Amino acid sequence: MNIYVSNLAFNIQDEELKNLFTPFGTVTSSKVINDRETGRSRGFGFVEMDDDAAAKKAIQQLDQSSLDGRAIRVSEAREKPARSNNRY
DNA sequence: GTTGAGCGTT
Repeated sequence: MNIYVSNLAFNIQDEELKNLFTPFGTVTSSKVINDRETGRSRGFGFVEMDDDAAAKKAIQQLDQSSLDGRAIRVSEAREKPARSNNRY
């Protein structure tokens, strides 16, 4: 499941998200979106977990939780248009 | 040494 994490501190990195979601389940991939031009952090990122149940549980546990002094917002990420193994 | 609504560079 793809998880959208926002309201992050500017010093948070992708490894921070991985360390935050790892105890809840297996983190397949974690990435914090930084500014592509300036390279500075944008304050939000995405976390992908193998177990969707653990992901939902992690969302409920980590949403509005205090991280680096700021309450982060965790929710399910939107689905990007993918034409892989999906059937209409 | 800066800032603060949002859904990503593959």
